[in-house]
Amino acid sequence: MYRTHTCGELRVGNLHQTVCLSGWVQRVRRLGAMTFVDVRDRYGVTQLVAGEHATADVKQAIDRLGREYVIQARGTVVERANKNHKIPTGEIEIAVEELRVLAASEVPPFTIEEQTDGGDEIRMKYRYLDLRRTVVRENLELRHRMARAVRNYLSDLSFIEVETPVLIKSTPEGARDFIVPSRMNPGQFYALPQSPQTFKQLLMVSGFDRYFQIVKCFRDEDLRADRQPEFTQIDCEMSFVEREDVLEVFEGMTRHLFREILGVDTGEFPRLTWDEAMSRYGCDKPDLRFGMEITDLTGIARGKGFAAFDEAGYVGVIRVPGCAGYTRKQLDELTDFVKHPRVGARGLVHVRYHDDGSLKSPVEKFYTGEDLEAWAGACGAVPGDLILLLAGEREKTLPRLCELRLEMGNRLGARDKNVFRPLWVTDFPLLEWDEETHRFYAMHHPFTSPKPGDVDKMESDPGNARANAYDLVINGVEIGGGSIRIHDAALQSRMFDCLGFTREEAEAQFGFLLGAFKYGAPPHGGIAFGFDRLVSLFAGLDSIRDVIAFPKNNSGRDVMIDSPSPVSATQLAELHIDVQETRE
RNA sequence: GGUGUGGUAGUUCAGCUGGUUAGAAUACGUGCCUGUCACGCACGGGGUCGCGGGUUCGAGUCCCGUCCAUACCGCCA
Repeated sequence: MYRTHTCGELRVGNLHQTVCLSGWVQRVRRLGAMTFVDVRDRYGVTQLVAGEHATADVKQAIDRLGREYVIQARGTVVERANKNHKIPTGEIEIAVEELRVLAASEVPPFTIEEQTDGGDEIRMKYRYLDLRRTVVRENLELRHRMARAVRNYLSDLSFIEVETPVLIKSTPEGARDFIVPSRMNPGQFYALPQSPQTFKQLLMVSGFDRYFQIVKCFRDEDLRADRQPEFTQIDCEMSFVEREDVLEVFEGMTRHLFREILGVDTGEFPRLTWDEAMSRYGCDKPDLRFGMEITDLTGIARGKGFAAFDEAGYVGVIRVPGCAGYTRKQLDELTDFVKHPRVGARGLVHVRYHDDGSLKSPVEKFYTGEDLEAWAGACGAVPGDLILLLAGEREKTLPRLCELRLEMGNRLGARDKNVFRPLWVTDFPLLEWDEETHRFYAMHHPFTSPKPGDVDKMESDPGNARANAYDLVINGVEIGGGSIRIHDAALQSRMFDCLGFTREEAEAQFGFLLGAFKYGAPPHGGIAFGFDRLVSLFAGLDSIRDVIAFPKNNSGRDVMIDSPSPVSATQLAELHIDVQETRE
């Protein structure tokens, strides 16, 4: 007796067939002389029935069943007396003639149903049970379909997938590395890659033209709902290209995914420079599902005796449509929101643009009606709108306006998970000044090429040099990022100079790349997508944990296998590692 | 490293300004039930109120510490 059908495929067309199903007991309903068993596998649920005509063996076996027993049932497909239109197999059932218990099960710690009664913690501890649930399984199925669509799409465009090493070399730039001790090289360590960046560039030097890889990357930093210590990138690189070529190919790939997987046509992706994104949305990953753009009122709001504005370097405003009727309580909530440490504003000024055309604001003793009208005009407000102003240092106020804008977007229900608004953000700054270490860091990474016209700014005006770099942002989430790379050894050396590397340090850490560039490096560039984020975005989920089979918790632990964990003294000795006693 | 929220039955939670024997739902067990599909009905078992200390006549409840979980900030080229 072996499985003839899955638990999801039998229909009235199969009536009178003798079939054999295998799966897990979802639920047993005993009605005295009659028993129904829902049996579940990956493909669905089918009802078994054993009535008074069942054999003694079947009755005995069915008596033993409990939730999550693994069973195999042979029987005849019959039409149900009462049909269940909620499930695809609901018009038929199997009259059981033979029933075998393949494995018993203890009572599971939570119910394995679409709406489970288990919280996150217990579901992660028993993730292998959680994965039996339809919703979780469907997330992994979506992930698989997306990975396959990516492989097909890129393969059809002559990209080849090449595996790069996982045991590589630690570099001080960027995120913290996970390090792996080398037994054969006492006192020395491998690092796990934060990305295959340098390897894919070497593949370009080798002539591999168009490369991609769906690849695990590792960063030893604190976790978030959208950050895991090990995560997956769609890593891509192309030779003989300029920015437009890269954007065209990967806009094509992204649009293909939306079409293929979700049946959505996103249209051509708009583009914003980093400067535009910052001044219009206050951040480099704007959510374009709604408007409410930021307007700079610095010029017209200062100089009227209102100290909070007069002393500010910048006054910015967002226009919230239709919210002039906000109550005192709602406005107080918004003030509390912007004053909360995570936003950090000193206060919030509002202007209500009433339907009768009047403008009311708590600061009206400092400003004339014409002043307020000028504000309203500048941000395009119409009667019925609420105008919200924040003031302060420009670099700090813009991100606060961004937070406020997102908060208002949430309040107005303007961030619909079924709406997708991708865009490219381009022309990022090349370098970022770090106050603590008093040096520049590469905003993207040290292999990013400056914009063609900005090469000499690397030395003359490094803070204002722009990079030939781009991000793909969808619904306020950074989904991908890349750049045209430096392919010239001399320019790469200049970049290391800018970053404060000595020749020796640059040689020790990246000598292999500088060396490769001496032997004919083609111009090249690429991009990497956060695959987990992309899948969770497609699934309408906020956490990438939901699209990873076995994720880590907030503290970087796998609570199911209980890792990380101590290792034996023997293992440590072999690795030449002496572990300090940690305090309990 | 920091801030917020939470930790009570197998599970999800309620438990007010401190006051008798800590509740509900669900799950589980037993019995009844021939058309259920969130089956129904009856009965039953089930608790170190995260841990440690303190205040008090008395602490699930208040205070301090600590651990764990979670969201965010820092961090994440």
